[in-house]
Amino acid sequence: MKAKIVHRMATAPEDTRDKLLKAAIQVFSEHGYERATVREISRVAGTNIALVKYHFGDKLELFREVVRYASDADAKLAVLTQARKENADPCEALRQIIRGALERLTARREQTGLQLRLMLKEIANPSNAWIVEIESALRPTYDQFRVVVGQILGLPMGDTKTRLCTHSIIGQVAHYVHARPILSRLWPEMQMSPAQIEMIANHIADFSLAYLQAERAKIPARSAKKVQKKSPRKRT
Amino acid sequence: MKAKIVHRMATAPEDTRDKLLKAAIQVFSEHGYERATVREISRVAGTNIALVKYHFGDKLELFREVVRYASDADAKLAVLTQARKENADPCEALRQIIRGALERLTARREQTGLQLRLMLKEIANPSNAWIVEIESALRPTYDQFRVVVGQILGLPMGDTKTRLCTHSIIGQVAHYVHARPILSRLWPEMQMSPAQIEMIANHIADFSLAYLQAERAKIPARSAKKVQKKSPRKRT
DNA sequence: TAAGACGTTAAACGCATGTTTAAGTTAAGT
DNA sequence: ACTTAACTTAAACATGCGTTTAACGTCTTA
Repeated sequence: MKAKIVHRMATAPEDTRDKLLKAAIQVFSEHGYERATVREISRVAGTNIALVKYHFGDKLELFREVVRYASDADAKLAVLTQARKENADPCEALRQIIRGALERLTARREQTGLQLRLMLKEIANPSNAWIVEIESALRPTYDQFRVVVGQILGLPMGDTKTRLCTHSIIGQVAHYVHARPILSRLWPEMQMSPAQIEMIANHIADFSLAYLQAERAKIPARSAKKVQKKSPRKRT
Repeated sequence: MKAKIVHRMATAPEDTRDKLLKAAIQVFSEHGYERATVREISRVAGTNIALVKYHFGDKLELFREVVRYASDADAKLAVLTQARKENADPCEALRQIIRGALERLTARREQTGLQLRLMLKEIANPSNAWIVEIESALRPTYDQFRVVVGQILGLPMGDTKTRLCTHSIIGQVAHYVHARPILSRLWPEMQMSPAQIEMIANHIADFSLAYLQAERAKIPARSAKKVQKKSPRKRT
């Protein structure tokens, strides 16, 4: 009837779903699941609110889809594998992984790292509803990281010490992301500039490698042999 | 008119404020500021909802009061000072501090540690509204902790390396609290039992001391002089 | 062209939240 | 006894949320 409503069908139908998905990644990673609202997601996507229900059912399904979508085309695993391929020395690979993760996690406006930031945000505020999706999205990265740490230690990835060290490293990196706001108050000189990010990354690498390499040296059978991954036979 | 409403004035007037405060500590530290509701706080306290407004003004002022109240009568600083007094060796003090913090932070039903848990929960989800209170509540612990780390390193508490190492340790401890739910899925054997808590604490101490002691040894001028605070000299 | 599926829209619904109100009860002061 | 202030109560209010509705436009198909 009234022609004042302008409809634009110029975009393909599937575009709306994608726009919502990308907007959801941004909003979810910025505010977390609870604080994020479907209204803001719709606003960022430039679509109607009801389309969340139409395309995804409800907010929770949209979030689940975001987690799957994010972990699919993600660079998380790529960073890890790339770092491992580029560096024969697992210590250097570790250093590169730490720097890459820290850069992505602290990058504000970048699309890169949104997925990791999203995970980190939700890890602290878990819910039984989506913890399964979070786990399956995190699992590959966690396992690959354990392999790298295990290589340095000369221990299998399932070893308790390997896991403890892995979490020690993850915890250090995550801390600078979690505590960033209060950190800038307790330590005003720390502005998280690119140069400072690199300094932090190198510190975390040095800090961690001090223990890792010392422990490797303690294991006589592996100290000079099984550091590398590509050697034919693995353990003890 | 109708006498079916039973009023109990048995409790002193100030008791209600205290009950609300204690209930608020519990609820806030369990769910965080946003998820916590004044209805649940009132229910836990056994008081009326409107009393939050009467005694504190609104939810935010109640939270601010909780942070101040928690940091006042808190054992956070006591643990630090006690650990430092009991141990002439700052390395042992560090180990004790780590274990104490981890035990408090993971204790579920204890009143002890609620304050620290509250801080940790809010650090990840900051807001300009209460970041000032959080900072002043955290500052003493942060500074004292830096002193201990600085003693081990043989560096002043303001040194960049001291700060980086302090955050490396804090990050490791905080990680096991933040990531606890997803951790139990990625590492099912980790149930956070008291024995495992102690194992983790010792690992974090060993992991951190490997770097701290190696760095102390690198500083020639202080490696044999300024390590200790009380005893005149200390070993490399 | 007619019909139906698909996509979109504005508006409203139901609910939980923080907040406020107006009345009520108790204790102390005079 | 009367007044006043402090404290408490049940109920309502205003808001923002996720969700739903009913109508409408657009495209495909027969």
